[in-house]
Amino acid sequence: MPKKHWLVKSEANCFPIGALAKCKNQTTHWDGVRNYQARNYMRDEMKLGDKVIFYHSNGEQPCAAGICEVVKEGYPDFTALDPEEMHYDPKSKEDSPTWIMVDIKLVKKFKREVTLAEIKENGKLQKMKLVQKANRLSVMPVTKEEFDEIVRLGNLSK
DNA sequence: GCCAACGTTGGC
DNA sequence: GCCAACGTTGGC
Repeated sequence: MPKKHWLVKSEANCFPIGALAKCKNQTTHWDGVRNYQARNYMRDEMKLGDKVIFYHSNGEQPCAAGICEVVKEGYPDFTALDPEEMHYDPKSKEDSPTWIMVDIKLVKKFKREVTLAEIKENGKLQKMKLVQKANRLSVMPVTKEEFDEIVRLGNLSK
């Protein structure tokens, strides 16, 4: 089974890549996804060792910020079960959880951020869901070619 | 802060 | 099952 490649979004002012870097083992559970399509990707397709682009949305500068790796495959998102949690979902039940998350570990922060503008200008990256209009998916697949191209841009010197 | 696009909800 | 209303996302 060849490895797949992904892009996950995090709000820059909520959980930037620097916050992940400070987590224990630089690993976190990717909770709070409340979109079925994104859920399905995490539940069915994200596998151990898959590489993930960490993308900052909603910030001053939307950009790809680094690379992560899946270190735990889909399991119930417990934050959906806890009424104290912001992402509590009363429809999700303990014995049949609606929402699923994975754990990701930081692999590498890019030397430089790869901005959305830069991605839009890059001929190799035009087919990414990210640059298609009004894409709101917070977890999406990317091709190996797209992944490699973003990594290449991210590792250029400033 | 604005607004377009999209997903979800709920009345019928 | 349709569809209007509403809430959310996310770029600008």
